[in-house]
Amino acid sequence: MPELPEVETVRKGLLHLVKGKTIESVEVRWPRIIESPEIETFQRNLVNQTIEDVQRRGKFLIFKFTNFDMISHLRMEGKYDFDPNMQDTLDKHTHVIFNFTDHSRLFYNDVRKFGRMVLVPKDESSQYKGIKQLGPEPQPDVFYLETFQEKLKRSAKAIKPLLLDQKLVTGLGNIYVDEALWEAQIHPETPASALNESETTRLYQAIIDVLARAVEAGGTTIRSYANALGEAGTFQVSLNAYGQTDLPCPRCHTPIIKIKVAQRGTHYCPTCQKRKG
DNA sequence: ATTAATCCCTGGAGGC
DNA sequence: TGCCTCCAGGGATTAA
Repeated sequence: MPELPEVETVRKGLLHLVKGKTIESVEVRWPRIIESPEIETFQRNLVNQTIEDVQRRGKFLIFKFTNFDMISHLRMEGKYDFDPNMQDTLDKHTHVIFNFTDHSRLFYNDVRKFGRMVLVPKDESSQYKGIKQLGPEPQPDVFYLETFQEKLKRSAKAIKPLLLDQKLVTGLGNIYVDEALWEAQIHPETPASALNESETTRLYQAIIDVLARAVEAGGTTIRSYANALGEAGTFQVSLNAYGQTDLPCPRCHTPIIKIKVAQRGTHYCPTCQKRKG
């Protein structure tokens, strides 16, 4: 499940492979992947467009074309595969194919079909609703402790779902939110407003640190897929809570337990992460 | 306004 | 072996 570190890893891989490539044609095999504009417009607008850059905002990839921005969200299982010279074969999960003028291709594969793409005029990706509503990137130069604490103070919502909705800070998904809460020693169901200053400070630092370390490791690989960009990450060996059910907490050796919080599987240490509020 | 539930999707795992 | 149910979950949408 790509979260910020995995999307960043995909971005770097894609940039290296497709920068400078020009689109000859686009095939769409599962129309719902294209959120807007209409499929025919999406395809027609991309012809003769050159990829100048591949950027990222939160978990969204942004392909910078000559005259358009293409926003792509991988959701759960979306991935890009690059085929340098017409060697690879499509499978039933290949939903969009970008054919380049040099006869290389980029496949968008997505088992669950949750991923979405949007094409907007050049430099207007920041106006796209899904991106416009995002909170800051999890870096200290744009994500401020005081603002974070003020917002937490004003919400009665449980801390985990609050961190998942991308408005306070963007980039956390189910894996890294469990990791950040473990690191900060906070119970995932704690009402945000019940956290004291010491806890919110630890949480702020944990969010920044966990995501930075995961980016450094190239993300987390839960399942491996051959030839899939961004699937070579090694952060899975550093997980302390996520997916560690019944294994000893690395800090206190109490078995990690798993519960449901806001419909999400949630892993935490019942000793280190005491419930409060 | 905020917060919770529902939906989109498929494959893999486990029960019987 | 085969059929069934459950589970994985990001974010848009709908409901309360």
